Amino acid sequence: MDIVKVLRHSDFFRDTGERNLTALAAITIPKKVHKRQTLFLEGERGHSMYLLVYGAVQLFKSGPEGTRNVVIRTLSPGEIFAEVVLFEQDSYPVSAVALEESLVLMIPKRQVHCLLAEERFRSDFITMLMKKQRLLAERIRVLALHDVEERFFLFLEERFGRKQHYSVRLSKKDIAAAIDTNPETLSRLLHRLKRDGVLSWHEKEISLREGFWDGRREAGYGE
Amino acid sequence: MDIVKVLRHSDFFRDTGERNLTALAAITIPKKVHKRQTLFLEGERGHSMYLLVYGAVQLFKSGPEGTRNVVIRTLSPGEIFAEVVLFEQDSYPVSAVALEESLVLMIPKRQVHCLLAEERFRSDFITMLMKKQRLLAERIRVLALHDVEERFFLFLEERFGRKQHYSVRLSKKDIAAAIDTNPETLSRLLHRLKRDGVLSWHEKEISLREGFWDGRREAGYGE
DNA sequence: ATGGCTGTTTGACCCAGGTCAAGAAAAGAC
DNA sequence: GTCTTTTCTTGACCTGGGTCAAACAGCCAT
Repeated sequence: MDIVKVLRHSDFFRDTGERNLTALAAITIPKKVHKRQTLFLEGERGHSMYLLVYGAVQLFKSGPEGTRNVVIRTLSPGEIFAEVVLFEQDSYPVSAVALEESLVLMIPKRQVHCLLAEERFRSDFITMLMKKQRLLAERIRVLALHDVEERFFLFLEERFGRKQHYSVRLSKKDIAAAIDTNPETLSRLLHRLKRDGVLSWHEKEISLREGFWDGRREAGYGE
Repeated sequence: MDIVKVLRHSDFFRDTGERNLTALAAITIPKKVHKRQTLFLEGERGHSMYLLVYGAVQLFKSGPEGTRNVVIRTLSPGEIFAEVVLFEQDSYPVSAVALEESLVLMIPKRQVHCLLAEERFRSDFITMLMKKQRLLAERIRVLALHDVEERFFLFLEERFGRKQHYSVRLSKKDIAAAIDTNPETLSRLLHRLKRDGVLSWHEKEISLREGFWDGRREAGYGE
């Protein structure tokens, strides 16, 4: 596997110079994780940030008595996460679990600090942080203002774009979690949508009614 | 008013060198805002970040059709906000309104970029961004997992600390918004707490029942 | 003071969605 | 294959808290 290539294809390292990319690739630790495997838990100490290469990873926080979990974000390939341990705190503020067989690159703290000496990289890094901040604020709005149905479609849109046919490999349970509801509610929602001819879901294939997205407000996830 | 002094007392510029502080103070624009005055609206273009010197400012996002608002954060003196316009995007991702007569410093983009050339400052800046990210993630959890009553006490704790007597200058309406509920619900909650002898609220003074905080889990707002 | 505006309280009502429980179906395990 | 475990579905039920409306209370401005 060509790590340099992988890095160059990520949103974040897209503009990083060849030299740095090579250096980075050398120090980076690829890690394959199987479905349901935990990458790290909230509160755990860490010294690497991660890049998701393929698969899906969910970041969540747990309730006080370990009750319910709140999903903070469901990551798509190419995204950086756990960068918080690079500065400020050395323990993860959220937990991370793989939803499918996934590949992540662990990028040790020290190496990133070196890269940060460079103006270009630094600027991109800060930009990335701010983008995440925007995303989180946006998520707060979505959770507070939109009902489960809207959140479901926003999820589809954000993750796969506006299409008519989707091939989803996530379990319904995980999708329910991703939109911060429970499997029962999602199941009932899907039942209703199916009955109304809005959507059909067979195996891993979702189809939406023709022209479903037309006239629907774009999700304003910044950018 | 001695701006250098003000800056040095903020969390953020605490460790900034004297020289930079002086330079900064020179370029900074103090702005007094009255109660209910809007600082900026979501989507508006901007080229300054802000430092809240005294007073209270609430950051919020609005619903699609301008319906309800979600409060993202209620700021306390010493906090930086709107730093997002420095990079990445030139329009504010949230709206900001003063809840009381407040003083803010507007710090122009260019000036901050100069400071960022310095290792020390940069590091603090990134740390600040990450802290905010943590705070937002934490807020998502609180909103998703805690009911209005808990959110009310978390609000008190986060903003004023664990005390027995509080002197609150915010209106109940604004507090309701701060914990993302409506005035009616807060009013009913307060009624109940009063009936149960947990709390009393006269004029702007809140008193909690003796030993109220004992045995209560600390709010884990990082740090 | 008086009139208008904003904030507060209370009542009545309602409903999205959470919880519990119990099958049915699918996916792994051996 | 068969057994076990997880996921998914459906039903019945319940409640926190949002919404609407109406009466009040403060507060400022003229």
